[in-house]
Amino acid sequence: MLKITRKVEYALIALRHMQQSPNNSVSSASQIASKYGIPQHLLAKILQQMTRDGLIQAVKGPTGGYKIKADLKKISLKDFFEKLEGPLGLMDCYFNTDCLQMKACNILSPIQKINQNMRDMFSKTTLLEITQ
Amino acid sequence: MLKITRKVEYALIALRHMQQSPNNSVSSASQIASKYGIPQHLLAKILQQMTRDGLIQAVKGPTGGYKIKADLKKISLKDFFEKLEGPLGLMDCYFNTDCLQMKACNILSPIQKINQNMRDMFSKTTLLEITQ
DNA sequence: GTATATACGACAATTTTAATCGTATATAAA
DNA sequence: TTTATATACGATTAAAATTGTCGTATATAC
Ligand code: FES
Ligand code: FES
Repeated sequence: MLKITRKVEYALIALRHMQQSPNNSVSSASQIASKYGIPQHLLAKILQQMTRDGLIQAVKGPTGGYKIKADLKKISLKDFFEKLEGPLGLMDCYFNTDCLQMKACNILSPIQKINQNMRDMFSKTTLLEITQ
Repeated sequence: MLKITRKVEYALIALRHMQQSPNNSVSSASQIASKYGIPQHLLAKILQQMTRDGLIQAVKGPTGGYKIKADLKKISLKDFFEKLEGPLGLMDCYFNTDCLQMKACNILSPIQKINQNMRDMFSKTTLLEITQ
């Protein structure tokens, strides 16, 4: 539990790779995939999503690839996580309402506090801090 | 991602229930299960584990049940989580070594920092703060 | 034209989590 | 001493989430 997904892991690896790319030149999905041992097609899909999210920019065709588009110091880790995986919360009770199985849940408000702490923590960290 | 498990959720609910039990009288697994809509047998197993962990005390036989044994303000949320679910980490790379698929992982040290932040956060919170 | 790259959706495999089942033991109460 | 209720624990199954694959379309440098 309390794990990040491979998807986020791969996204971070790719971002950091691009960040270190000289002169912000493009890196192709297959270059990155083979360097870090990531399934090529899977990485491609993740990069495509990050493109839609405006984090990176795609260049099509041969010699194409991806490069960083957004200002990473303006994006919090929380926003990044939520772009990739949706709302951040320790439990699902806050997003879907079908947890009424718990007729009288007694831990909702305590968990809310922890939840807020976690969100605060990830809000204070920028993507740049991670990738540089 | 970054979710706690039902197991932990159920454990917290049960602990809080016991905490609120007058005079620290015992509560049976089935009482708690039916009150909060938790699968009985599943809750029982969790309570048994908490008993082995020294968090609560079991009383066998009819009129039996469980009551709190440990001093909850001396137990951090981190210790509690790790008792139930094992070592706490954002990724598995720190515990098992078969992530060498990543021939040249470039995010290990950045992730370590976030990891440490998370561990610190859960270390500073006591179980009592959650259950009371 | 051809090779290489992104784009995208459908599908399958794997792993993890959640829940169930069966049986044994302890003990309070009738 | 019998019975009902409760904990104890391992094996197994079911469900859900994650991870990975495949097929096809489109763009573009050479
Ligand atoms: S409401 Fe979902 S566990 Fe409390
Ligand atoms: S080592 Fe496992 S992802 Fe970097």
